[in-house]
Amino acid sequence: MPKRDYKQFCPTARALNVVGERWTLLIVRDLLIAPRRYSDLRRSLTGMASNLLAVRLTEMEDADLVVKKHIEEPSPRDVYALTDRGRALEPVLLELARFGFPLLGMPTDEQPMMAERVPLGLRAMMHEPELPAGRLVIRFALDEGDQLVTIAAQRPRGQRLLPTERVTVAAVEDHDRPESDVVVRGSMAGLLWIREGIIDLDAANEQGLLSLEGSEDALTALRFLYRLDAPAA
Amino acid sequence: MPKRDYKQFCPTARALNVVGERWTLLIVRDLLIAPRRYSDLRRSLTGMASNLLAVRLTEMEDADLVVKKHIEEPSPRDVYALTDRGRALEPVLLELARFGFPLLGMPTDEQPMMAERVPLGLRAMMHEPELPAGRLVIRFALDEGDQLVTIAAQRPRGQRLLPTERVTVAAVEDHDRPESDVVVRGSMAGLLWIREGIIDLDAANEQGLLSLEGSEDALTALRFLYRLDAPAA
DNA sequence: CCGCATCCGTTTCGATACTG
DNA sequence: CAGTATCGAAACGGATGCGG
Repeated sequence: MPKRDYKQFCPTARALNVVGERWTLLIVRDLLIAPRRYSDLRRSLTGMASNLLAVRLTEMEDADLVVKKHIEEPSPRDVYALTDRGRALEPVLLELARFGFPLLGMPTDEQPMMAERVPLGLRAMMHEPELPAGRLVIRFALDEGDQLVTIAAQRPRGQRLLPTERVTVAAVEDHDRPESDVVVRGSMAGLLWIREGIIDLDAANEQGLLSLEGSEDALTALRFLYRLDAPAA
Repeated sequence: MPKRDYKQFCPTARALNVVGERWTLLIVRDLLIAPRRYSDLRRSLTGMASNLLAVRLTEMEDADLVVKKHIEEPSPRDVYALTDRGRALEPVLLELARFGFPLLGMPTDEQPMMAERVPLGLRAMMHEPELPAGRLVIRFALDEGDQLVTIAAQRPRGQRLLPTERVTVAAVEDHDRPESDVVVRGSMAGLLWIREGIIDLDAANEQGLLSLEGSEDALTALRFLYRLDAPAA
C-alpha cells in the first residue's frame, strides 16, 4: 500500500502526512463536537463517497486520531470518537476556521447553515487573546432553520488567563444550564452579517435578526469578544 | 476546469478549498521565511513534480495567497511572495507544526534537518501563552550541517502581552544583531533530543550538543519557553 | 435502516523528458 | 533558470449492491 508521504524532516510535513488528505480534517471537525456514527458522518460530509469515508476512518484509527467504540446510551450502537491525539487538532481547526471566515460569504439554498457547525464557528469567531478580566457566561440560543442550538460560552473565574482556563463553548442541556450574564438570540447568519459590516447591531435588533440581553458590562464584553461593533470606516 | 470543492457553508471547509490540496501549505511554510524563486522552492519541496509546482503557484496567485514580483536587489529576478492573506496562514502553520512535533522523530540521511526549517520550528516549539513578563532576547546560533543559522527570538518590552507584541523569530544579520540575554549554541537536533527526553540539558551540554550562555534569570525563562527541563517522570 | 464493499469513469499526482 | 509536455499510477466521486 503505497501511501503518499511528504519525505521531509519537518513537523508541518509530518502533520500533513497524517491530516493532509482530503476530508480528514473535516471528519475531525465533526468529531470535535461529539462522537458520531458512520451514518451521521455521511450525512454531514455531503459529497464524500461512502467507501472513502470508511477508508479514512480506518486510516485515522491507524494514525491514532480516532477510536471506534460501542456505546449503550442513549441507544446501543458504534460511534467514532477522537483520541487525545485527535483532540490535539482543535487549535489547527480553529485557526483554519479563522482563516476561512473572510471566504465564507452567506448561506444559500445549496449550502445552508447547519446547526452542527455552530459551536466550532462560535469558538473561532471569538477573539480569545483579548479576553476581558472576570467571569462571563454567554448563552447563545440560535435558531438554525429547524433546530434551536443552545450553547454556553463561559470564561471561568480567575485573575490570570491560564492556558487551561481558556474559554470553552459547549452545548447546554436544559437541566444544567448555567446562569448567564448575556443571552444572545437570533441566528448565526445574523452574527455573520454584523461581522461582515452588512448591518450593524442596532439594525439587526430592529429587524429581529439578533437580540442581546444582559447587563451593560456583560454586553460590552460580548460586543468586544465577537467584534459586533461597527468597524471604523 | 472542474476544481474539487467542499460544498459546505463552513469556514473550515472554505479554508480547505483554498489550502487543502497537496503541497499548498508547504509552499506557504517556505514563503513565510522569505520570498523565494521558483528554483528555490523546487529545491525545498523534494518529491514535488515541477509542473505541479507551477500549477500550484498560479492557483495560489488566483486565490490571492501569493504574488509573483520582480526584484532588483540583491540581484534581478522574479520571486514569489506571500500576500496579506497568505501571511494570515501563519497561525495555521504554527498549530500544524505543534501537532506534528510528536510525530517528528530524529533526522536521518534521507530526511536531514534543513536550515530553512529552523525559524518556523523554533517559533512552533516556543510556548507563547505562558511567556514570562519582561523583555527577553534569545539568539540561536545553530549549526545545521553546512549552514550556521543565526536567529533572534525577541519578546518586546511591555507589561501586558498584547496580541501585536507576540514573540517573533527572525533571521539576524551580523550588522544589526541585537544585544542578547541568552545565546543558544548547538543544533536543532540537540533541542529536539532534549524535548523528547532522550537526554537532559546537562548531558547535552557535556556532549557538546547544546550550550546556553546568559544570566540566571534569562536561562530560566529560556528553559521554560522551550521546555528544556527534564519532564517529571 | 446501518455499515460498509465493489465497480468504474474522472481528476489529480509523480516522474521524467523537454524547451525558450 | 523557469517553467511545459507527456504519460502511467494513484486517488477521488458517484452509483449500486449486500449482509446483518
